[in-house]
Amino acid sequence: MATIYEVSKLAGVSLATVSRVMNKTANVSQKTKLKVEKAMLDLGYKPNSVAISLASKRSDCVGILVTQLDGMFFGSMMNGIESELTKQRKHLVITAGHNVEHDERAGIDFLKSRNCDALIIHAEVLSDEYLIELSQGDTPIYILNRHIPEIAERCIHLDNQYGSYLATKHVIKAGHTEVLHISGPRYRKDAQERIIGFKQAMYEAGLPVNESHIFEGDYGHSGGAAAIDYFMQQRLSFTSIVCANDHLAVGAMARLRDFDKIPGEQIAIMGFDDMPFADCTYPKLTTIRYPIREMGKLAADYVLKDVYKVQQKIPPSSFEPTLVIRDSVLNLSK
Amino acid sequence: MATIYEVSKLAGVSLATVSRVMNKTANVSQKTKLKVEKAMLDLGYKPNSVAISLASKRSDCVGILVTQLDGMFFGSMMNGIESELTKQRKHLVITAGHNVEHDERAGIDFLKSRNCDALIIHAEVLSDEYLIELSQGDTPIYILNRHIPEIAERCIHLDNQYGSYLATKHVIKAGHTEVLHISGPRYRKDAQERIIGFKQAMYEAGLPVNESHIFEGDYGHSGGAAAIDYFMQQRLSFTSIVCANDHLAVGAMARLRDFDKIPGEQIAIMGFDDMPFADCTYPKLTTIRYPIREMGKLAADYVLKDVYKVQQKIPPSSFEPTLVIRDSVLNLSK
DNA sequence: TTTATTATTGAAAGCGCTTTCAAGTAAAGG
DNA sequence: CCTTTACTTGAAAGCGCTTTCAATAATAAA
Repeated sequence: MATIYEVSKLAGVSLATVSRVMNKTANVSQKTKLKVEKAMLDLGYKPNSVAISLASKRSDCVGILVTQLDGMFFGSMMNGIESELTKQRKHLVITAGHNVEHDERAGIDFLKSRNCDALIIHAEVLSDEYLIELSQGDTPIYILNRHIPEIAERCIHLDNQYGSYLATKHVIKAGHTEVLHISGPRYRKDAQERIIGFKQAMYEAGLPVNESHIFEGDYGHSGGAAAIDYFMQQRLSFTSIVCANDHLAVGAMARLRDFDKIPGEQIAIMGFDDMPFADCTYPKLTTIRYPIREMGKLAADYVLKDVYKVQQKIPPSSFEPTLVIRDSVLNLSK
Repeated sequence: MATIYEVSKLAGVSLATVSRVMNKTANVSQKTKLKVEKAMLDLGYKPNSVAISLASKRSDCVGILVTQLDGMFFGSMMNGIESELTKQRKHLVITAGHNVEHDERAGIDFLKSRNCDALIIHAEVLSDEYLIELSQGDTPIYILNRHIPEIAERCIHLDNQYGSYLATKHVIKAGHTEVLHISGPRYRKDAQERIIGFKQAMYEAGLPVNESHIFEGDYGHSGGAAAIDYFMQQRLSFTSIVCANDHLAVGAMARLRDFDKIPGEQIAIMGFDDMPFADCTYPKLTTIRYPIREMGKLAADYVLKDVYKVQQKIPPSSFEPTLVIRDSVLNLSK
């Protein structure tokens, strides 16, 4: 790999000059500029971004911490971030936290040690305190899907509790009184919030909530299936299930059929997130739209504006969960 | 951020010694080792991996090029890679190629310029020639989901054509004679191969293949829906559809119902990939298992073994597409 | 005790680039 | 034609770490 040194030699100019034409950071005469550009071309020169990063203390990279690399939710989120950053030739380096404190910490340390210019963080288990402290460091951070009052201006989130409340209310309005909940892992904040929203709507309607009517799933298909197994084994009587995400809903619907219960007809199913597949299920999933892709985009826009000083027209976006009515919640009264 | 220099000062030793205790690269007396470790702790020292990378010419990072960051396929792939690399404290930096030559090239350039120790590449549009040349550079590359004879030892792939052949054959065996195909974007190699496999099985069974019986989709749900719209508009008579991936299949199934055609009963649907949701659809999707996660893992294992010299027990893995029979392809003869 | 080994250290030269700082040049003003 | 001002350049000092190389200290062998 050719270095800037060889370029400068071939072009007959100093390192500094080569650097200048690369970065357009100062005036260079047309003549020398052409010489340098020719030399770069002849050598097939590609700047070494590690060296750039070390010398300049920026990396044109923003670090992303997600829980895992697969799954629709994180896929959409990463996609949203990437789509914005790429436009401005910024890159992302991604680490996974796996719901494990050590990994989340290590991930952040790694990203910082790679000189990331900013961090976009989806942390599950890191404490508020840690994140608050982190926000005071010299790497700007933006937090997705979580609300920390002390650093609210760095948080892009959505009211999970209200979303879940909306979801549950919709089911109740449709005439259901025996409604169960499949939650996400309880150590996750969003899962907790969604449980609260569920309970809130139930209480408000004067409906009983028994802890055994809430099953703790894993936010995956298998969690939905496991929930149904559990509910059936408990011989619970129910006509509807509010699920904490669409994956759970899909898993539950499939398992329900194994018990000859037809989702959408005998059992109402409510999802959450409105993942891309939600309108392709059968029955089509009634759910709560969680615009995670847009939220990712917004985070990226903030970075672009705050860190890279790229003029961004940031829409006055406040994210609200909204109900998306499809076919999986039948109206009992009809 | 504390630097190694401050550590050395506080500990009263030289830079070299600090470096030695960090890397265990040479003997250091117990006494000085403790001094250094204490100094590091006191300062909250975190090594700067950019500097390490520049000085040592390795980064403990492997670069990944995928088409996009969302979608189950790439999610599974990245997850497979990550799960292996993380075990050995190696990191990944991911770029997206977006099916665009420029982006794929730029992605690879970026990864190389970041001193990635190896590259795992899922390239759509880059030419074989380019990849062959790339493989001769000093960054080892591994290629996923593609077979290039000249550098076969670097390719981890699976016989798409045979998979599609299997799929189509299964449908035919079930008694279907009017079978359509929804393909992926034709510029994609895997889509082409799957088309060929489809035709091969059809010819072999003496069944006619009309080009208008093949719809070029986008590998997404919407492609499946668009295909159905097209087929219906063409007033084609058909009892089965072989889809080039599961997303297309799901999209097609949903759209089919809009036309009051029941997938799995009136119309047989065959998927491809066996994505995690395939057993949660209704009807459950009969498909071809494409073990992309395992293939990602294998690529990571190769990197670990070849580049990082970590003893890996690499299973004698040859990846074969296999038929997964579920409920979406009814047997006409019964 | 002396010499031969071996284990511990530090000095210093990079890695490939950025970025002052100052010097050299050309253009402009009087 | 001589200053003054504005451009263009190059030299050199880092950025934070690794890695030779040589020197010193500790230990073993003779």
